[in-house]
Amino acid sequence: MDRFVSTFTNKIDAKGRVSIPASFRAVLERDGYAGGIYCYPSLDAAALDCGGERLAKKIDGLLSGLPDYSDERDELSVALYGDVQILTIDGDGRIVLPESLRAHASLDAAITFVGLGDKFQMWEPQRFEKRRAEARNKVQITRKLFGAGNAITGDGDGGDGGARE
Amino acid sequence: MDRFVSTFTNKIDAKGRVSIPASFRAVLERDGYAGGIYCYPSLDAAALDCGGERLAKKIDGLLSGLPDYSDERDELSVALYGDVQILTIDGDGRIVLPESLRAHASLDAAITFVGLGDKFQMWEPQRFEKRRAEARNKVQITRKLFGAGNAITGDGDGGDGGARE
DNA sequence: CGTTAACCCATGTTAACCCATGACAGCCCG
DNA sequence: CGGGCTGTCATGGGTTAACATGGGTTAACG
Repeated sequence: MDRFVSTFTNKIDAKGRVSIPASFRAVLERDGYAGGIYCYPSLDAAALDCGGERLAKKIDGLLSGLPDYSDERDELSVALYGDVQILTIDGDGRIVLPESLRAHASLDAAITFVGLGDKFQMWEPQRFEKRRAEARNKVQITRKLFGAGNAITGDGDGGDGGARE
Repeated sequence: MDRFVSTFTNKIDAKGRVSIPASFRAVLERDGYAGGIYCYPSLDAAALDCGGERLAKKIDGLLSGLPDYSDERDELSVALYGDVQILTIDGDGRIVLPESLRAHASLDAAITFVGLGDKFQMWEPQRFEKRRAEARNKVQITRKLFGAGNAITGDGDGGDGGARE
């Protein structure tokens, strides 16, 4: 396993701690784990984006495309790095979220961890349910645009001609 | 054998475990088995889609075309990765289905495994029977359109069906 | 000196692991 | 040609380890 996959919902305890799903921790370790995870408010959603070294490198990659000292670069740097927090994972695989991050995603009682391959997100469980439904809808539509669904499921096994549903 | 073929129906035991048909397991092993199978709700049916590494790569392939940090990518990621579960196969070739997946396909007492080449599906047995009947119907019609019935099978008794189970 | 955060230990639940049984099919040998 | 034998496979159950969660304790910092 080398990518974040699947969703898990864990509780926030009285001290504000949450367990990171064990399988995510496993991914982080393979990812050059350096004692903590990178976490910042998603730019376009009420959620938090998190990841390990690979994610950090990706952010660097985005910036490296822009000229030094350009306004764009400065702005993007601030947007990307400015709100990044490094959350340390304790011996039991738990983290504590600073107030500012909690607020952005309206996290209080529980958190839904959503694997997205290279990174994962933290959502307030109910919000995520909504988001997931929307995403599914969109994929349905996208699929139709591709035609017949072959493009997405890619199986092309021909099972398609009536095999499904 | 490197494709999932044929259908099998196995029971879910008291602990929620089901045996994966031995022949499917054999395919998974040739497929770069990494300790578990990828499984997610079918987008267009009350069934679950499952596969091994090959299936996972296909999902990656879809996303790799999209730019990082785009809205599209996030949406698609949520739909594709967010719903995926990794089911670990125990030493006896069995898996346990999480409640969320069971619910999507109304699985409770038994599961019908349906080979579709690159992947396979899990169905509630009765639902699948119904779907299969419909599929047969469609094939009949197609055959008539081709006018192939006699030319090909000769005896034409729909040799297709009876053989299994 | 008080507050916060890191660390350590305890617990229940769930899933992984291990072994036993019974059906069944293929095979060998009489 | 038929009967017994053996290996594969689905299934059931017991045992253990992993993990999420809760709470206490100590160390750091203002």
